[in-house]
Amino acid sequence: MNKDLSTEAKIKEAARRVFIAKGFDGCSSREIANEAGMNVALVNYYFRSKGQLFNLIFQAALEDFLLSMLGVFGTDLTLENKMRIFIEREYEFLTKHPEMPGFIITELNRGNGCSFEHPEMLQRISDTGIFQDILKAQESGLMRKIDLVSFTMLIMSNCHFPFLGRPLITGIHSLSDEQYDQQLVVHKQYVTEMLVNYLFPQK
Amino acid sequence: MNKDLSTEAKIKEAARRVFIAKGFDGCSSREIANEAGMNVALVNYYFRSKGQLFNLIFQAALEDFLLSMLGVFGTDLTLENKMRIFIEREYEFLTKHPEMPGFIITELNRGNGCSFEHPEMLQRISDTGIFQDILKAQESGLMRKIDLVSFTMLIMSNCHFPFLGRPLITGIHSLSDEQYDQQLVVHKQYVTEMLVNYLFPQK
DNA sequence: AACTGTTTTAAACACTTGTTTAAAATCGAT
DNA sequence: ATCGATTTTAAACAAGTGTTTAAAACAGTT
Repeated sequence: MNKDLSTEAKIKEAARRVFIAKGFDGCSSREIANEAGMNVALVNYYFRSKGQLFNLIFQAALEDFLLSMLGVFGTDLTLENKMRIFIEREYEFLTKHPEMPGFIITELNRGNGCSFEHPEMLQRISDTGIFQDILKAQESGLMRKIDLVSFTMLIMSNCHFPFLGRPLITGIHSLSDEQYDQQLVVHKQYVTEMLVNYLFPQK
Repeated sequence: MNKDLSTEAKIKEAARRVFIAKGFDGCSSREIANEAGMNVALVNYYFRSKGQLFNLIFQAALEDFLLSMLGVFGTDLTLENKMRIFIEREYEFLTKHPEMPGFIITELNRGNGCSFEHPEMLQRISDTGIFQDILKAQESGLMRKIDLVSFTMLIMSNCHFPFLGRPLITGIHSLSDEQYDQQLVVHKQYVTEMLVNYLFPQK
C-alpha cells in the first residue's frame, strides 16, 4: 500500500492511523512501530519522542479539520447558499473521516500535550470575507441577528455531533451501522432545512 | 468531604473522578487508590480488576446521563412545552456535569471494555408515553413529521455539542472560560427557539 | 577496497503497569 | 483475652512503558 514511502513517512502514516483509532493514551510506541513494520527505536530516531510525534499528527489533523470548512466561504454565492453547500461539504468530509471529530475533541479535552495552536485560524476565516457577508446580511434583515460564536456552535453541533454520537444513538435506538449511515443522509437534509429556516427566516 | 464513607464507596467515588477526568487509558490503578487515600491492592480486593471497576463507573454514568432526560416526558405539558423544559433541564444537568458527554462518547467510541448495556432504555423512554405524544402531534399537524432518530439527533446535537466542543470553540474564537459559560446561556435560548420553530412550525 | 555519514537493529535502561501474595492489623463475638 | 473472619498493608510478580545505547548494515564517494 505504501511501499514507496520513506521510513519517516511510513511511521507518520502508521502513527496517524493508530493515534486516531486509539488515542494517545491508548497505544504504545511499539504498536506504532509494528503498524509501520519498523523497529521501535526508529520512532524516536525520526521524531524524538512519542509526544512530539503525536503533536505533529494532532496539529495536522486539527488543521485539516478546520480547513475543510474554509473552501466555500470565499465564493460569491449568496450567504444562504454558502451555508447549504457548507453543510453538504462538511457531511461529505465527515463521512470520509468519521473519527476526526472524536479524535480532536477527545484529545483537546484531555490536553495530552496537545492544545489549540492555531491562533491565526480566526484571521484566515475572516480573510474569506464571510464575517462581512454575515454582517451585511444581518443589517439588511436577510439574516437573523445572532453572534458569531453561537453561529459557529449551531453549525458545528449539527454537523459534528451525528458523527461523534454514533455509538450513543445506535445504542439507544438499536440501529445497525448501515441503518445509521442511511440516517445520516436524511439527517443532513433536516439539519440544512432547520438551520437555513432559522438563520434566514422569510418574514 | 467523604470521611464517613466506607472504603468501597471511597474507592468508587475516587475512581469516578479519575476515570471521568482522564479516561480509562489515561490513568492507573495506583492513581485511583491515591485519590481515594487507599492502598492499591484494595482496588482489586473490592472490584477484582481495573476493568470491572471502570465498567461499573461507566454504566452508572451512562444511566445517569440517559435518565437525566426522562423526567420531563411523563408530565402532562404540551409537547412543545415538554421540549422547552427538556432543553432547559438538559443544559442545567450538563452545566453541573460538563465532562459527562465527553466521557461517555469517548469511552463508547474506544470500546474499552465498555459498551451500551441498556437495551431497556428505549422501552423506558417509550413507557413515558412520549412517542405516542409525538405521533399524535404529528398526525394533528402540530408537529413536523420527522422520524424519532433524527428527532433524537437534533436535540442531542444542540444540547451536548456545546459542552463537548468547548475547547474547540474557545480555541477558534479565543474565548475565556467565563466568556464561554456566558455564551452557553444565550446559546440555550437560540437552540430552544430554533428547535421549537422547526419542530412546531406555525403555519 | 577503505572511509564516509546515515539508517536500522537488537538489547538494555529505569520505570510504570495491573494484579497477586502472604503477612499484619482490625473487628465482633464468645 | 482468644478466636475467626474480614480488612488493610507492604512487597513482589511478570509484562509493558518510553527512551537510549552501541553496534551493525547500508549507502555513496574517493
